[in-house]
Amino acid sequence: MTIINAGDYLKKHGIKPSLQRIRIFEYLIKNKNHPTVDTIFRELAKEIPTLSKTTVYNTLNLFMEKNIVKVITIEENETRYDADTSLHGHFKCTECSRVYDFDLDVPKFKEEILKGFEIQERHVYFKGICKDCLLN
Amino acid sequence: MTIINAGDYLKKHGIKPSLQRIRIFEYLIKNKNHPTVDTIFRELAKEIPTLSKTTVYNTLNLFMEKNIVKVITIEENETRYDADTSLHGHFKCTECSRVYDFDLDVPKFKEEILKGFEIQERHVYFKGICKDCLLN
DNA sequence: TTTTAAATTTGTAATGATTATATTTTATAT
DNA sequence: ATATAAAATATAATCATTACAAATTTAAAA
Repeated sequence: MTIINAGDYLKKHGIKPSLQRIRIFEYLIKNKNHPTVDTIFRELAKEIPTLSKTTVYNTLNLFMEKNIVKVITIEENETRYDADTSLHGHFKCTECSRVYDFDLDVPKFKEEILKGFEIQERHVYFKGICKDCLLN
Repeated sequence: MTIINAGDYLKKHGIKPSLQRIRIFEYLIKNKNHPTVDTIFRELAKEIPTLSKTTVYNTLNLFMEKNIVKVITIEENETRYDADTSLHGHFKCTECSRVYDFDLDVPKFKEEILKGFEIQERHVYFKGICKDCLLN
């Protein structure tokens, strides 16, 4: 995903590009580490001292309505966000708790059982120990 | 999964089969509807009036440690439990909020990117509208 | 440019699921 | 029967998220 200008991208999706919204969206596309609300808040509060956590929540919920971000629910009570809305899998390392992306082939599911169902979202995530942690 | 006797099954997995534990496990294998803690609690409280929600939590956490149930995290803040520990996918209907099972082929993932990673769990879930809800 | 209205952000309080802790009950062993 | 350990329970604490109201900013109109 190559987004030249976050503001334009937001506008294109019907979102008024306020400073907070631009910064939050930029944070998501620059840091592909699938951050939690708390991480986003702590990082951005450094440059926007008046930032409120409620704003981060509101903004992410707005982004989700407009379909420019997706939620990643791997762990209960640890909601993460992803600005890459294309279909891909996530691998969460239980050691370092990093979340990695990996490719997926859409038709590689056995979906005959779901004939007649309207599939709107596909989510795949694995858990285990990443290469890095295995080597150390 | 054909479990003749819940008590024996628990014992076999190193869990002392108390009344509460047996009932909770039986509930999971009889009702393959992937219930939430609240559902389990409300249903079983009918036959075990002294049942505490804490016990349901404790028991499910114990079951998870012993690997006889799995968590299904589709929605944040709606943790569901499944006594079928084999690999399969889940489809959650956003209309009726039912959760359906569907088969999955293990090797049908493109996992080359995860070479050198130790994969311990694989989760797949879809969201959309089920056949039933589409027809009505 | 001033005024007014609407949208956005913010702070605080409320909610709800889960966990922590202490007490009570039940089971087990001596 | 008594002592000890395990399990269940009730209550309080925690934490992420949402609700709500007030303050601020932005946009629009006069």
